[in-house]
Amino acid sequence: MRIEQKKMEEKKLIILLGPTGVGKTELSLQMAEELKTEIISCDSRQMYREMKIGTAAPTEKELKRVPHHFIGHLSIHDYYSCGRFEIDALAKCNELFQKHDTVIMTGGSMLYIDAVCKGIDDIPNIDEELRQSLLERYQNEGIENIRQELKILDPDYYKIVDLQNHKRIIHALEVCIQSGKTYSSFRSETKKERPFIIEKIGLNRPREILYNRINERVDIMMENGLLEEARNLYPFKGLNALNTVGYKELFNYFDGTWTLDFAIQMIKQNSRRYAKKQLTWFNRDPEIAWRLL
RNA sequence: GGUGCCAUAGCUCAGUUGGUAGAGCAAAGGGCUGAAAAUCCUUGUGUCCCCGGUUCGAUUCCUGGUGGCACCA
Repeated sequence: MRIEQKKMEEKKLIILLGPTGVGKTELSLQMAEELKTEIISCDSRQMYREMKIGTAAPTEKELKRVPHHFIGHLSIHDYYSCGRFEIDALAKCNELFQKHDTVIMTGGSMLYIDAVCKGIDDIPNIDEELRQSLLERYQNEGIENIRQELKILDPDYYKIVDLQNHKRIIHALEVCIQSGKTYSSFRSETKKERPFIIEKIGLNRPREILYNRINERVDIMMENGLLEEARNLYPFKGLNALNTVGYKELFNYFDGTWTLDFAIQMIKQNSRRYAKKQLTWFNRDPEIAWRLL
């Protein structure tokens, strides 16, 4: 017995978003079970299979309740980006809409969510050596040096870029150098249309309760073996994937620069700051329907 | 019990030769289109412990409390 399938333009992607620790995972599971559908994760760190505990990735048990996508599908050694995610996530939506009228996406990676909803400009992938050499120039010669080069190569972007933010400057420079065109020329800043309905639900809690949940969750992660997980990843601490709250602090403990107690305290603090930063980003988005838990 | 020292922002403290105050951290707020759990920017927070006294004026000096710390018993 088959229910009549809706047309693509009537299909719906429900996006459950919100700050870290607010309770997205549990609610997404409940909704997916109710709607008999699947979950697309939109979490830039839960994608790495080596980082399960520290990213509060869904557990084996939870993964059995509902099929998930983009959980642990990468290794920390893989290159990935929000541009790739736009492509991968849209392809996955397309695939899932063949079977389901509604699909749930959940996660807190702001830029990744926007990439799926609005699209992101097509910017060339950067050669690792080029990126590295620019980073070294910044470290050896200072920010003013790379600023001046950007002023020459892309004066339009120079006018609007945050001149204190070396990552922005380096990224623009590497695009200019690699492509031979200005970085500005890649920035269309037009919103792409999607062939399905998008409904964003923002989850939030009173600040104090949210922060308590975050603090408690860090203690639970430690009980669940975060220290051991981080220790195994310590040899790879230079990888971008490991520049992540919960790991970078413990690496300081392994280095001997921080005590374990202090590192745990800092994991809590940085998680709280991350939650606040997420809220700053989401608060700008008028499409979000907020739901206070 | 005695003696000494201390009490100022959420915390650690600085300071005011008497004219109601400022650092660091915490915190709050804001940016941010391929490294985004990254990276960047901004901003304060006050019965200066309490009751009196001296003074035009006390957070500052003085008496007495209260609390903390140290030493002596």
